[in-house]
Amino acid sequence: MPRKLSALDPQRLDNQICFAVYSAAHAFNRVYKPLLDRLGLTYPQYLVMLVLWERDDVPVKDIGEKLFLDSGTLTPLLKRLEAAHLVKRTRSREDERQVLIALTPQGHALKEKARAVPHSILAASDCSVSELVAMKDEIVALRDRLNAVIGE
Amino acid sequence: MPRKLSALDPQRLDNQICFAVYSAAHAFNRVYKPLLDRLGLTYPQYLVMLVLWERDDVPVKDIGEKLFLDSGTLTPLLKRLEAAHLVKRTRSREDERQVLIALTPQGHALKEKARAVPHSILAASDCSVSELVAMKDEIVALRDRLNAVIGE
DNA sequence: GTACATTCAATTGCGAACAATTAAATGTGA
DNA sequence: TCACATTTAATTGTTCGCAATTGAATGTAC
Repeated sequence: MPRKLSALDPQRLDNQICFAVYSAAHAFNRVYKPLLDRLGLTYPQYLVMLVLWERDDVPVKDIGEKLFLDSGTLTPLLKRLEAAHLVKRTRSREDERQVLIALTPQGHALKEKARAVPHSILAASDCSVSELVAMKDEIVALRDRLNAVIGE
Repeated sequence: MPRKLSALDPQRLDNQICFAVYSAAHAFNRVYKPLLDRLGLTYPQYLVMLVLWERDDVPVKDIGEKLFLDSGTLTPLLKRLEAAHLVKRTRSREDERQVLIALTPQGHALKEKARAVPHSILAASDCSVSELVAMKDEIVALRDRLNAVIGE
């Protein structure tokens, strides 16, 4: 294959949208790191807290469905959040298979400390809100099409 | 805050582009998994192979710069590729700090077996090539702006 | 009401990802 | 030359992410 056609070679790293997404996710992670260190959270832990700040006292499964994560990831993560006194884990009385995750007062309070985080990310993105919203919607649509394929 | 303004709440999970990127990366990973299982590769290993298929016999550092990964990730990964007889690791004679990564014949041969992978991903994306290229360019530009902030 | 299947969380094991440190090789300045 | 800084890969330790399995609770069919 001639070199001038490399821009069309689907087997080239730089032509793959998945690598763009993969490397952008890591770049976001690196920007978040210093911000979340101050809150004592990792990025996946921050995602769980975002879910709980919207709605509290939910089973592990609900958190997993929103974040596309399973119990193998969430169980140890939630135990670390419990060890940090941010959440409480209790078996549901109605259905003893479920473990309900509730925020502690410290967990609720952390929401205020985290309020500045999205603005810092927006600044680092160096991009207008409307552009970011448009990109976000495109990426979510792509993600949902990919997830639809997985479920056959 | 009234519920009708939730679409503007920057602290809501669904309003965050980083979660869109994060969850899209995982969705890609799940689509790749069955395809790469047949090649005996994980997705990060596949990325390293893409780099090597473009240019062979390069130091670990070069691979790290292209993939935004450090030696803590690459050293064990490359050892697994070596154990699978896909690459060879040799100290450079000119600069003994460097370890050069070269493809074995099996490593070269795997490129042909991997040729169908990008097409399968394109099909799963359920999207035109031109749309994907446009999205890819936007995401890469965003990633590069984020990485620029990290380097201050 | 007793088999059977399903659901849910936890567990185990493996492969990333990264911070922090170490050690060796190389480069630089006095 | 010698002291010092820089570069490069490897190592250690922690946290994700997921496949596969386990075990307990619940639901369903007969």
